[in-house]
Formats: sequence, structure tokens, C-alpha cells
Amino acid sequence: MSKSLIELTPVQTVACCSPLMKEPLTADAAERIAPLVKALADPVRLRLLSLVASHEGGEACVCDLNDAFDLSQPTISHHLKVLHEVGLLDRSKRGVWVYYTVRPEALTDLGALIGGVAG
Amino acid sequence: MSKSLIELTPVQTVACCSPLMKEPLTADAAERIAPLVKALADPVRLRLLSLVASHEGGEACVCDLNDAFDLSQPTISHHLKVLHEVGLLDRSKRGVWVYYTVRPEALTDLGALIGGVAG
DNA sequence: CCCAGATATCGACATCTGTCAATATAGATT
DNA sequence: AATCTATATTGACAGATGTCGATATCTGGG
Repeated sequence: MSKSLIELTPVQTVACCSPLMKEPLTADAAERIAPLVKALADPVRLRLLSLVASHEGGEACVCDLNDAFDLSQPTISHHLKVLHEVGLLDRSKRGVWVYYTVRPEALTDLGALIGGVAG
Repeated sequence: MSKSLIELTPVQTVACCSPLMKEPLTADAAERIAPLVKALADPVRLRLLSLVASHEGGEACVCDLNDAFDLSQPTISHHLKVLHEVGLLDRSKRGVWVYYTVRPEALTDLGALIGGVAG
């Protein structure tokens, strides 16, 4: 491990880790990965991510996402922020609208970490 | 979908779902999958799972696990229970000792769901 | 049968989390 | 500028969660 884990974001940590099943996670790595998993550990955020990811071009407007749920607009905004902060979604503003896009590597790396495919 | 989701456990739900990125999760599926992800969304449980999984034969005694953490025995017991209840770990008692083993399919399926590998 | 050790359960507590209503901000249109 | 619409932020609150100490349960050995 050439770089100290301290400098890495959750996504970067996941990208460089062996699968869960191959060798024990260090306490540091676990502390760093948990927030990423936690961001996924909510039914609304799972659906949000899935909606964005499966949308045309892996990109969706907040206005569309709001309509897909029976939740207040601030609540959806909050969940999107959580997903954005851990690096699972990117934001881009175009005019009045905000578009969120998935970061496929982040999902792929996390899937590999959990699923045991070589990472 | 031939069987109602209502009859499926979290692990079974994950096993039958398309990857997050392929098509939008239904609200039902998301509600069912979230507990499984939530069980992983804690640094202690990530390490526990990783310790068990990477142990000899994918099996570890609680006594060994307790020693790996600076936490009380009831706390470790609680975390193991969480992992067991969602189906990520199996329990087996041999004499006074309790051994936990990973369910590799559960991890593999969850990894595929998140990572986008065909499920 | 009683004790000692391993693990689980209980009850309590502080902290974190999801949600909403109210409000703020920012961009487009008139 | 005034206003409308889209999104974010704030503050509040109920409920969930991680942790511990105390205690219960189970099992093997004396």
C-alpha cells in the first residue's frame, strides 16, 4: 500500500481493497468503507441510485426523481446529497435544473469488494 | 417474476434482482434489500464479516472475534446477531463455542446487485 | 449438583437518521 | 426589478442504532 489510507476518499479506499472474503479488513479501511455502504443502506437511496443509473445516459433530473416518490422535496434533496457526498452520484446544474449521474466505477468497485470479484 | 416478493427473504430478493444499474428497483424490492445492505453498513460488522470470511474454512469462533475488537462481548454478540438475522452469517454451536460461517452466495449476489454484474 | 467459562439477552443511554414544514437561494421570464 | 419555478438548507422531532453493564442461559468438568 503505497499511499496512506488517510488520504483516500471512501470510493478510492474501496477501489484499492481486496474483497471482503479474501483478507481481513483493517479497522481503518472499515471505517472508511462503511460510510459508502451506509449511503446505500436506505430503500429510498437504493431506488434513487437505481433510477438515476437506469435512466437515459445514467443521468436524471431531480424533478423526475421527486415525482417517483411519495416524499417531500427536501427529503429527496437530502438523500441525493448523501449519495453525492460519498461519491456515488455526480451533480451538474444546467439552467434551473440539477442532473445527477452515477459514477459507475464507484458501484463496480463496491460490488467487487462485497461480491469477492478480484479488485 | 413468478413468485411474489412478499415470500422472499432479503437474500432471496437480492439473488433474483437485476443489477441496480440495469433497471429501476421497485419500492418493494428496495425495502427488502435495504436491511441486507444496512447490516453491512457498519465498520465493526464489515470487519466481522471479513474476519469470518477470510478465516480458515470461512468459519470463526466468537471467542476469536471478540479478541479482535476493543468492544464489549455483548456488543460483538449484537453485531453477529445482525449479520446472522439477515442471512449473511450462519451459526453453529459446537460444545461451548459458537462458530459463525459466511454464506458466500449472499455476498456474491449482493455484490452482483451493486456492482452491475449480471444477476 | 454446583461451578466456571462462553455466549446471548435485557435495559438504559447517547447519538445518529429520516422526515417534514418553513425558508433560503438561484436562474429564467416577463 | 418582480416574480415564478427548481433545488437546497435549516430546525425540529420521532424513531432507530451502537454501546455498555448487569444478568441470564447453556455446556462441560469436578
